[in-house]
This record gives sequence, structure tokens and C-alpha cells, in this order.
Amino acid sequence: MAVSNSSHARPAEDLREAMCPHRLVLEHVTSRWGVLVLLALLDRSYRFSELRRHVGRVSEKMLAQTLQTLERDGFVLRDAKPVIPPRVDYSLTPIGREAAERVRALAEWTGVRMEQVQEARAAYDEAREAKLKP
Amino acid sequence: MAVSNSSHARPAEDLREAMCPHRLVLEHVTSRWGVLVLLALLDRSYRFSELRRHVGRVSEKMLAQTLQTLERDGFVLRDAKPVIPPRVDYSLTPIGREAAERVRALAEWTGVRMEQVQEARAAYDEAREAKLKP
DNA sequence: CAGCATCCCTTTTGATACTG
DNA sequence: CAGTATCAAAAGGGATGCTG
Repeated sequence: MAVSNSSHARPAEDLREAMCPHRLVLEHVTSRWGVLVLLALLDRSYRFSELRRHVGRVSEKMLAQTLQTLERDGFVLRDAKPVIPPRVDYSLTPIGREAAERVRALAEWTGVRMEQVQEARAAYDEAREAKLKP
Repeated sequence: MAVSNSSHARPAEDLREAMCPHRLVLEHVTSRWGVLVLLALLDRSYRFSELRRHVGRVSEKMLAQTLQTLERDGFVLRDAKPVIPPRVDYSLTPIGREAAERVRALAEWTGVRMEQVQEARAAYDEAREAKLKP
């Protein structure tokens, strides 16, 4: 039976893992919060709450999940200092930096082309509008 | 009030569109089916059903939705020939090709690093295992 | 053939409360 | 502080039937 090696159940991931593993890695680094986490860590390391404030509007659950996924894939290093109160620092591994840099390239490209995208959307929407009430 | 210019309702997108538009473009090109469509069209143009067979395991609903999103953003060109039975060809626009090439770079990178990711996962899972039953 | 509309289930995400 | 557990809401996705 399909045994997940990870602790918490993620059936959809497990199924798709079998058929196309590297597609899943791509999804991890381009996921909604994955992108933002990688870009943040490209600058410097962050503590959990600090990262949460920096990213903004992310629940602790999703941030924790995202960080765990990226850590498991070997992109993020989790450094939990044995102090009270707890202090955990997150940073990129060398391979994580490679990933983050490529994600940044893509993200920056979208920024550069944003204006053309807006124009394309306006044109598309107008063309639709025209077709509905001529 | 938040009026969607697109015909069908996508409330979450509309909300997020307002605060970070280019993040959304990134999501479109890195979406589950968006990636596969862009990579396919990087080789050549495809007809709808042809593309569906090539991508595999994608419902027509999702393929149509993906293509519309990419078309609206200006990445995909939809060429509907006025013949019976209908024939519609999809291809990349110049800006769509730019997007697709960057997505391909990221996708190929994950392929190259896949082995290291697998090792990282194995190490992570083993470390967890050890902690649970020492 | 190429799609749109509808219904319905699955997966993801978020809010909240709680713990070491 | 740095999470985990739980539950409810939302989005994603598929099957089917219908149209030009």
C-alpha cells in the first residue's frame, strides 16, 4: 500500500510523486508561499515569526508546511537553537540558493513584462465585450 | 465593487490581482497545467485535442481554462479556423516564448538536481524516523 | 472538433485554539 | 517563540451532457 514517508498525510502528492517526481519539486519552489519564502531567504536568514511578518498574510500553518517541504527537499536549512524561548533560523542551502535564483529570474521577468500583460488582458477583455454586445 | 473583467467568476484571483498582479502571472505560467502547455508549445503549435493527448491526464475543462488564461495574459495565440469541423491551433506569442523558455530552464534544473533532492529527502525522513523510535 | 455549463467530490488553505 | 491539532471555508479538478 502507498506508504507516505512523510509524517502527515498528503495523498495527492504521494500519488503524483510516483509518476513525475521532478514536476513536484518544481511545484514546491513555485508554490504560492514557496516563491515568497525563497525570495526572502535570498537576502538573508530569517526566524520563523520574522519570516512570517516579512511575507505577510501567510498563516503559521502554511508557513510551517512550506518550510518543511523546502527543508525536506534540501533547499532550506533549519537551525533550531536549544534556548528558551525557542529560536529557529531558516536559511538557504547551496542548492536552495540555485533554486531561489532561478525563481527570482522568473519573478523578475514577470515584473518586466507586466505592462505588456496588462495590455494583452485589456485587449482580450475588450474583444470579448465586443462580441457579446455588438 | 470588484468587477471581474473576465466572464466567469474567480473571486480569489480578483482579490489577489489587486495587491500583487505580477505574482499572479507567475502562478499562471507555473501552474500545474500551464507549465506542461508552455513546454509543449515550445516545440510546435498544437490543436486542442492534440494538445490534450500530448499533455495527458488533463480534463478538457482544465485545458480550456489554462489556455484561456494564458491567452488572456498574451502568452498563447489562439487561431480558430472557420471550417467545419472546427479547427483551433494554439501557439506561443513572442512574449509567451520568453515565458516558456524560463519555465523550461527551471524545469530542466529540477531534473538535473533531482538526485540530490531524493538524497535530501531520504536523509530528512530517516532523521525523523530515528527521532520517533530511538 | 472544440468548447461551455453544471454538478459534485477532493485537496488546499485559513482561523482558531493549544503545547513544549 | 515556534510550532501542532482541529475544524470550516474555498479553490481545484473531474464527469457528464449540450451546442455551434
